[in-house]
Amino acid sequence: MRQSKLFPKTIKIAPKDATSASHKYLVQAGFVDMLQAGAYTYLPLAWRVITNINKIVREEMNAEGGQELLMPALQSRSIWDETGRWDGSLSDVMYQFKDASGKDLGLAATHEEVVYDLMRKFINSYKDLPLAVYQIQNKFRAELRPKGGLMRGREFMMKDLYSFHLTLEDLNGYYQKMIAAYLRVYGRCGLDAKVVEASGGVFTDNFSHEFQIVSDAGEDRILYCDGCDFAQNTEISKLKAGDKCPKCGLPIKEGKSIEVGNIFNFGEKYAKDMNGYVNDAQGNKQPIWMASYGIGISRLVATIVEKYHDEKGMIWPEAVAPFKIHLISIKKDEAAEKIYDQLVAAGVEVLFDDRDLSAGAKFADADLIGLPWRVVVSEKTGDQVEVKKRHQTESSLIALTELLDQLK
RNA sequence: CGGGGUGUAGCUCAGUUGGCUAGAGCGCCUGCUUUGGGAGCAGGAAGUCGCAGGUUCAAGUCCUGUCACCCCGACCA
Repeated sequence: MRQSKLFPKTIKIAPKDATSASHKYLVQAGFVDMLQAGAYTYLPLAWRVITNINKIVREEMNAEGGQELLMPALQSRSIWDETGRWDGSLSDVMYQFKDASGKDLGLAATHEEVVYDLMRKFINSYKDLPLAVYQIQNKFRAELRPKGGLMRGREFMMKDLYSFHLTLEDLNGYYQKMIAAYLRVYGRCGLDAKVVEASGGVFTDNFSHEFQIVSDAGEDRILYCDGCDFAQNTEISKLKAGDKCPKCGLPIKEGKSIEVGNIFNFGEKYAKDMNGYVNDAQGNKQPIWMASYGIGISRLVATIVEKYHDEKGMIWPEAVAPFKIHLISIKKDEAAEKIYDQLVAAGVEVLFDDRDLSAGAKFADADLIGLPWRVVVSEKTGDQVEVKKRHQTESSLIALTELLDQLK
């Protein structure tokens, strides 16, 4: 990709309303644009990040047998009346309105009702279980006050997986597998997630598990232990900072954190509310058990920036970076064009700053956008290229072939 | 929804007790010179002052209403 063609340009002056690093840099570097409070366009650079994250998510969900599909975001009231959530717990969260004929419609805040409707239609035998389906789609929630750019929006991207089981034991086994899969997703995105016990919120009376990234930019508070994997949301915890960890005895810590995922065991609730039953091998009627598992994809983008940035801009982990290399030519010259062609031919994702700007302006943009590798070509570099990783301060002169080896 | 704040050029903002043709920096366009950390000079384009009423000889400025955005709170898969 030639930066002279990249839409849009970076902005020199940081947006005045941005208070968090992720909001500021994502707007300034041209990754996102706010249409209205809580609703953002993902511009080409952000979309490339999201595509990379989604690839990781799909690989890990598929590895646990998840099958991807896509359900409607526009839903009629009737499906929600079966569980009572239209007038009940979701009435304040869901966008609800009438169409021209007066019919009640809502925009999906979640998809349990719709996915369970699918299951009762198509699952007729215990032999069809277990089953897991997922989608990556925008969710709509009537947040009273969106904030932090992508951190809390009214329309945001979510991966939601739903699993269906013949028994609670089977559900619990899958639930544990999905916790492991989630930790792999976050790990591949460069994040160290904690599995946190939390309340079920408006979605279930049971406890749920949240995936939290410790960060001062977070809105949640959790208690956690550095000695083991114990962690609880302060909403439900009876402990406080400094108390002994109930698992290993070390003093526990308290900190702000960003919730990047949440999983729920709904048990038999939906079987009862929406009449979802199958016959088992003995011919006895059994409920279809359900659990759901969500990852906030767009919030994950913001979280990665919160974790990986400095005073000059973002520092993208390689697995999710919009491009791998930022190639910079100090002056327009043939040498840089050739190297660009060679990198493209080698299959490397490269953003080539071919613009007619000063070196300083290009370096500043490279630091802001934060691609993992910066490669400079100039009169000084001769037959070689100057390579610097974004988080490093020292650069080195190496041959292009050596760079290609390092990238493997 | 309560409290606080802000709406003036693409962005960040200035604009006095109401006054004449509404400004700056950055960005953008043209030309020349530049090119290793956000270059210089010259010229240029760009605004229903958020919107709607009102007061006034005269409104960016005063009044009323309204909309949007931000911050704190409440809320929050």
